[in-house]
Amino acid sequence: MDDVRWLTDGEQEIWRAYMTASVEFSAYVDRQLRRDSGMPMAYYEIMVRLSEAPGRCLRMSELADASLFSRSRLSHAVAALEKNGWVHRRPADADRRGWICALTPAGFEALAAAAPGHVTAVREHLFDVLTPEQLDTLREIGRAISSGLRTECDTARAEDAAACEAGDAERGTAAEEDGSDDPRGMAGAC
Amino acid sequence: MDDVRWLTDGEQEIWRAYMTASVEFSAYVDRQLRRDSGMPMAYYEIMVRLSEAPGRCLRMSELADASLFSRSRLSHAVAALEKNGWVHRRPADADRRGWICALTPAGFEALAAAAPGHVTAVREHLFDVLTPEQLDTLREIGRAISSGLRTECDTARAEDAAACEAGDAERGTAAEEDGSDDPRGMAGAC
DNA sequence: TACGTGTGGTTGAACTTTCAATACCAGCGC
DNA sequence: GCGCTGGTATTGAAAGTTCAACCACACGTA
Repeated sequence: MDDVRWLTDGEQEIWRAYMTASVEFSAYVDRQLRRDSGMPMAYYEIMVRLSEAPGRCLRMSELADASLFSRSRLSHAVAALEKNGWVHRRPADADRRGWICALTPAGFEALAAAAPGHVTAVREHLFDVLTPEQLDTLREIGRAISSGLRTECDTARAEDAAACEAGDAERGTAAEEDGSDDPRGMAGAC
Repeated sequence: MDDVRWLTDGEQEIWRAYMTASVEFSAYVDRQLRRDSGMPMAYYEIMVRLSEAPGRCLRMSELADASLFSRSRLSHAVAALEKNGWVHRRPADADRRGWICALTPAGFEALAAAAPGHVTAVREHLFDVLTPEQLDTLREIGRAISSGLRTECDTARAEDAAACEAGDAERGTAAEEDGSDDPRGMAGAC
């Protein structure tokens, strides 16, 4: 019970610095998106993932994994996006349990309109304030934390995740056309 | 309009690594707290701040600043904490606009019970997976981002924040006694 | 073919957060 | 004192998230 390895003062300092920055930064970015584009960051995230996918559409479960959403959260979020006309659901043709979520032209436009402000916010408050070395380290830190979370009890999950790689079927019915100029979806938009 | 400095592929990689880790990590920590202690991380955060304050109490506005909550969010959260009996509000005696929020003995106990699991989660998934050099850099990264966010339009705020340092009045009516053993509140508990 | 199990996805209720509006009080100028 | 301006805190409604069922279908097995 009392063999807890409490944080030292130095660790405490690191922890607070990290948490504070992380909370402040994401609050800033989220407010920027809500204010300037009327969408929370979570929706932006979903639409970016869709925009990068072949045909600008993904199965719900793939979209959930890509955007780190729980299935339930994604269902609700997609329902809201659909109400906005930014996204559209249709049944998957190979597996009758599944649904394909596709970005609509209006959704792509909304995303394209939101991206410049968002990217600018990220650049100014993340990339411009850190040195190249710090940025390198940040990438490594991110990787280390993420991979650390995929161990332990989750080991089981990690194991059968290895056997995974299918799922690229269906999706053929490509999203509605859209005379857009960006050949790679909205990649680069964060 | 098109002078947006889009992210390069390398920057994209850094951004994704950071965001992924940040989201996964905080989701993990939050779920750990909810599952094992029945409180969201936000509540834990509030109670830690209170536990560290002299007399284990703070004015609502000070608490909001300390925990990075908006005032409205804090009002709602404290209302919930109060319903749980973990916290208690009384009017500030010097300034009749203000309210003092105090940690109750039950609140302190709940915090003390939650801390070991939380600290362990943080240690195992943050401190144990990073090298000392990475941790040093993480602290600097945090500081750089936070201070970068306190410039620009917020410059005004930063200015009058300098003139601030009062606010240590009232608070005398110290929180209910509590035969606890930890002399420094719950500092070290993250 | 029928059954049991597991996956994909949705739903409703409870909870949390945001946003805008409100009430209340302090401090200042007159 | 009186009105003004600004700070402190709360409120209610709307939006978003979590949690625990739940339904429908796929797949393996008998």
